Amino acid sequence: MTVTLADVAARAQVSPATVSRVLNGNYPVAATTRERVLRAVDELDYVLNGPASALAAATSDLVGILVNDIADPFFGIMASAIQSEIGGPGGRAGGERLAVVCNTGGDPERELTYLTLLQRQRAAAVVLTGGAVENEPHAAAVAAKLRKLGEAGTRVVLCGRPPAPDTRAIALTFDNRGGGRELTEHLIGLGHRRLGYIAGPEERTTTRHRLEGHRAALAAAGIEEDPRWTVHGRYDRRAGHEATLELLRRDPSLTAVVAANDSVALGACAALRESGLRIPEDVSVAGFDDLPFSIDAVPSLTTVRLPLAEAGARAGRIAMGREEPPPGGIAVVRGELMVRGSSGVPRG
Amino acid sequence: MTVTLADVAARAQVSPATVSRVLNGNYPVAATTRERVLRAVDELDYVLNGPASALAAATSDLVGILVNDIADPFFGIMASAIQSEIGGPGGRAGGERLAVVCNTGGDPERELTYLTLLQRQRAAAVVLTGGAVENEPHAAAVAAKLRKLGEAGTRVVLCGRPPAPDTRAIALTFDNRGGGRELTEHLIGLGHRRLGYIAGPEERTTTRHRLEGHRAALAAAGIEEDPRWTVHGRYDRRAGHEATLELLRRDPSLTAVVAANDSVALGACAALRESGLRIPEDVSVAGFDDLPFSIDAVPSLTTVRLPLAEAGARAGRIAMGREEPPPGGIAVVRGELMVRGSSGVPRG
DNA sequence: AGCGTTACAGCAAGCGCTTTCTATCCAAGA
DNA sequence: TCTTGGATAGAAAGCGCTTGCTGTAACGCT
Repeated sequence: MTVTLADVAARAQVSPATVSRVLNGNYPVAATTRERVLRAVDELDYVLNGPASALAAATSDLVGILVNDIADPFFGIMASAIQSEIGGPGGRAGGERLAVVCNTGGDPERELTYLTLLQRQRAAAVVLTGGAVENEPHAAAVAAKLRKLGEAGTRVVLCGRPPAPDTRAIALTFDNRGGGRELTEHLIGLGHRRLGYIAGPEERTTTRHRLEGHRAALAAAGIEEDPRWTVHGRYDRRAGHEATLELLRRDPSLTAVVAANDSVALGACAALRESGLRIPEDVSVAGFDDLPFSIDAVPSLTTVRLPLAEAGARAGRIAMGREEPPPGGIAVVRGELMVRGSSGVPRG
Repeated sequence: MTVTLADVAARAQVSPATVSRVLNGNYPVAATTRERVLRAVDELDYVLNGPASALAAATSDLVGILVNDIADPFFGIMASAIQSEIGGPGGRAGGERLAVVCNTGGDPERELTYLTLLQRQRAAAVVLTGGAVENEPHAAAVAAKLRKLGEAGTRVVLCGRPPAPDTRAIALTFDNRGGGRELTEHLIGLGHRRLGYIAGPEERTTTRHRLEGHRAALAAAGIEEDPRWTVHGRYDRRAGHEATLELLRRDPSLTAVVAANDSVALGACAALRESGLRIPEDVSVAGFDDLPFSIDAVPSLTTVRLPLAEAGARAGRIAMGREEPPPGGIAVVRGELMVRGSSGVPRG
């Protein structure tokens, strides 16, 4: 039925071992023999049995990429960059590897399950992107899993995620706190004193860090924060829309709205506009990430650019062992403040 | 070193066969025995060896999802929907399956290579999303691959892609032609007579179909198309930006610009605005797909909504054999015209 | 000419699991 | 009481490939 290595060997009049070596190319095989084998492979339309090789060689060419939400360009961009370096087909890396993008949907359970599945497949490497969930038992479970993976020889890289202590995981962390702080400082510098903040889901490192940066800026400027000024929501436009309406209801005198990310900011803009408020004349808006569409917003969005593609590419290279991990296994990737049209001097 | 089935068996004082049966749960095992095995699994922290089971059982639980560009929400949304139905962790489907998202980057080579890789892994199913490349040799190669996959028992589903004749592939095709036509008819109905069209990359079915729909509408209205009115480019905002500038240069009298998709339309809006033109007073703009950000554009984008998530979910269910394929193996998914602020009556 | 080398090619032993077939035990029917 | 059969558990034969080790020519050296 299905063509096996043995069939190819028979056809090429060589031993299965030789066929295997031709296909894997890490053992000297005479040119003429190789040719004969290759011809047989072609004629029989032979395709290697992945599981069988993985089993025999005790290694696989799967690389897992965990993302919170694959429909969100934030992750899409990172995944794309990682994948291009994994050297899947087209990448310059020799061995063809299958990059597996796993969508956790931000659910801790699924994250863990995917990790187990990857472990089961004996993945060559795993890259976890995006913020982690801040929930002690879960964090411990993930750390344990990562440790296991590391011990089993799977390279683990965290991209845009805080370091995981006691694991061999390499971490490329985004400086969310610093970015958040810089952003709010910019707004304060423009004269804003009453700033609403639309945070992401609670229990997320990303959410917390950005918010902490924001608060640090307020504190540094001697602005006392009103608890009504912070609203939590998901990382999408809809949440931004609703949260903004809520913010406006709580305190109509706000002159700026800082959003957890660009999508949220977009929703905020829509809500403000619907409320008859002009941006930035009446209310300034700021986002985070600088996704491609942010520059096309009207007015274009003031935000913090995160080098998603660069970080992803680097994570990918490290995962493939093609780049030295940063000293200490941890590198902080900084964001860059992008001042654009959505932020301005507050009215009156 | 690594814990194997045999280790668990030894610890639970049963045979490996029994452990396997407990883990796969398709054979009667006494409750007490099962419990004992499960405890051993837990104590030893045992994780099944995926490749080994796949080899022994001659099946795998991998499901491949091919996308053109994972950083593009168009694909992200579909992939997300497909994945949720694949029943990866969290899905209600029993067996835990690993959904593999493969990023072809729109490159025919890579598409083929990924298909081979998936074939090599003996994937349980494969879903190909997005338009196909219109290049005879390549199309034939893909069709051959799909046929092979089908014969090997892999379920193949095309989502948002034209049918592949002579294969067992189930196709959920988007009615790009109809949508394109409806969109342009809307514009013509508003009074537009000189419409620029920013098409996607050449040699793509999606590109051609949308363009054909556009032209059909023009023809039906008796409008003779000026060849200068069409420009090709990639499916991103940058291409839209550049193409619009080019269009304006070629014919400043255009009153509408129809874009290949929403991202392109966003770029077009930016270019128009930079050129001092108001939307829709001076020039109307229309997109395609209705991605989430389209409604937040200013003005919000007139576009054709494609039920990406629904189609993806359906494709996923069909791939898992949880839903009957459409009669004839082909279903056409229609888009819905969304008239919004970016289209209006032409000036003068 | 004799012998150590080098360069290939083949043998065969697994890799860790699934599954068919067989053995065993015990309750129930004759 | 003996038989029959249902319910479990085990033995063992692979699944298709990789790889360490073992040949075996052909080559070059002294």
